[in-house]
Amino acid sequence: MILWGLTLRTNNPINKIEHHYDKFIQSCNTLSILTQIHSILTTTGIIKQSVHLTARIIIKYSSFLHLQTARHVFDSTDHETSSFLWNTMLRAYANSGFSSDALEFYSLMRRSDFTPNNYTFPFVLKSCAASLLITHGKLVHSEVLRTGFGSDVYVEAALVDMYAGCGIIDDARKVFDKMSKRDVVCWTAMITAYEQAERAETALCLLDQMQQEGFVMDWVATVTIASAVGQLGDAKRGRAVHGYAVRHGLFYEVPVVNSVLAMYAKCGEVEVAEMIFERSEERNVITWNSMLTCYVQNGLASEALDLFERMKTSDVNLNQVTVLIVVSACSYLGSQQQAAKIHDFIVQNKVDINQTLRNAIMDMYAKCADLDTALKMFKEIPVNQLDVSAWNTLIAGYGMHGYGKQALNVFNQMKDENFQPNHITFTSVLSACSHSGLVNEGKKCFAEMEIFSVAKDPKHYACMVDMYGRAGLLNDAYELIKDMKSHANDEVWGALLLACKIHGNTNLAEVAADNLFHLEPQHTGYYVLMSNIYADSRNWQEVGNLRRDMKNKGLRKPAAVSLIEVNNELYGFRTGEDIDSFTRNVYQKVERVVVELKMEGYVPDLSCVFHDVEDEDKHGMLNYHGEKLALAFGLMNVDAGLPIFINKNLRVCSDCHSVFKLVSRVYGRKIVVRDVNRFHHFEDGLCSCNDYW
DNA sequence: CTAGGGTTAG
Repeated sequence: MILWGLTLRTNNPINKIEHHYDKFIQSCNTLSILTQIHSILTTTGIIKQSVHLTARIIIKYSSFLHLQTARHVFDSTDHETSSFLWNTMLRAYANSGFSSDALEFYSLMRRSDFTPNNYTFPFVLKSCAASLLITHGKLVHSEVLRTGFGSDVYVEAALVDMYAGCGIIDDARKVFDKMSKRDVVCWTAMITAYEQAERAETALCLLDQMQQEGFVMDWVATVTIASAVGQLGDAKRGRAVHGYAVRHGLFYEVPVVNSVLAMYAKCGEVEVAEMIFERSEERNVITWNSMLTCYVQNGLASEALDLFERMKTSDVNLNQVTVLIVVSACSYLGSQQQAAKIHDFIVQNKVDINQTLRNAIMDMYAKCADLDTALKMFKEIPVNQLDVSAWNTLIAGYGMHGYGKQALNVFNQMKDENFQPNHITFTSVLSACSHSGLVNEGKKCFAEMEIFSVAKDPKHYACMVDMYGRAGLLNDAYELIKDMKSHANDEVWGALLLACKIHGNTNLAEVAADNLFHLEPQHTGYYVLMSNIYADSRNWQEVGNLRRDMKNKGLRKPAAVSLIEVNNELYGFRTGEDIDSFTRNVYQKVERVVVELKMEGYVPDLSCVFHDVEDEDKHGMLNYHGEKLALAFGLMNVDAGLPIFINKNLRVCSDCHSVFKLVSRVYGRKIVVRDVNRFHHFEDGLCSCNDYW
């Protein structure tokens, strides 16, 4: 082997050999080569003579996550004499994620004669932050002060980071404010702290101050700022950050490209993100993942799945995050065929399935109308891996399919097995109760939150309002909102508005809408809902006013899309789609179905057409609702005996709902419809939601 | 020729 050539020349002075080996170790990228180099260094005795190479070997082993070997190397040296090696070993633990080992090692250092120095503290502090051990961190902080390293920039920056990492941002700020000298790194650390705490505005203010003091953003700072702007979803500021990166020659650092891409994604600028992605010369997994996420966040799930196919044939290595994103894309899409394909991919490629991923997969099956597979997965979870979120996923799964009783059973079982329900558990349980009209049970659960000391957040209130609202208890719903005082947010008012729609209460609806337009002036859905309520009461004037209002604000009603999967192919239908050779048959089928249903007593519910038009036109518009087209297409193409599964991006209208019920009886078909909120299982003329949605 | 801030997902 090439390495032997070097060792033969042992008469070379040690520093020359040291230099050669140093290069070898640094460039070595497999564990087996490292092991070979290591054994050569040992047998030739070179390692004994070079502290520097020993350190290199330790760090390199740790980069392959072989901490035990690294430790073994450390133990076989005369480390007592070298604080450098102590620090190196500590660094090996701290920088490869073995933070508890790092802390243990640090206490060993303290018990030895070793005195910590300015190199030691950053590693220790990093490990404290990583293990969220704030008490430990504070102890180290006092040690820093006692040993006189309190004004070392490196140590101070690490302190800022430690407090921020433990979530105590005020203490981080205290350390930061006391610093006598600051550089870009500690400014960035402090800015990042605010960004991570979702205080993007504060982060940007601090950036201003940093620039006023004459510091220039480097690429790391740019990455953080891009994330902060992404949080705000402010496309204008986004473009400014992008421009800065380009002007300062930072746009070739892959992390900068990635964070700018993710930033545009969060600002809804899909085309810009796509352009950046396509033009980027260097891409890593994160670049791909960011683009996938961009599609998912902007409701383009099938584009995400297409990109995933492209990714498979590229040379990047997919990781667990990739799979997580793709699974969530499939959850949105509701495609059973894609779900099976992705799960298969995960198994084939031996992707590590941890709790998070498993729950995501269970959720995906539930949202693809395959609750059975989700249940099966739950049952197969090894006992030691069963956690609260798995229970939560199961409860939510039952809930969204309208099985409120089963959801409650699971909730009870979970408590029996001594799992502590958390805030997500209660959201799932309450929404399950709400979907099934289990008002009393829901009230009980709501009260139970205090027993488990789970704080009630607006989400829980929204479930309760929804539950009261659907059950027609509009006053109870309204009273509950009043109890919340200023904490009432758009979710709760939105739930009330929906309830007003179901029960035709225009007056209360106006109260809710007033609050909503104030809280979320850009949210299209609330305008549409309110205008539908006016349309229900035939108040065409107000409908017109709202339309105009929306137009002035540049808001457009999102297009209703219904998806149906036939023979492993996904078909989409929009309401009022243009007639072409493909859709003509489908339209004709709808007409025939409607004629047949009318003989069975179907009376079209014209209130579901929200335009002030002649009744004759209304019939046409009603029949051309996307979900009816999809249903007709399903009747024509899905084998009798198989259920028809339709996925809709908005709420189902009541006319379509009654048509679906009738079809399930007259044609003897099982139909499953997923809308934005829940599943409807139609069978024998009935729906699992008990007409309650 | 030891050290500090960084991108996706949850």
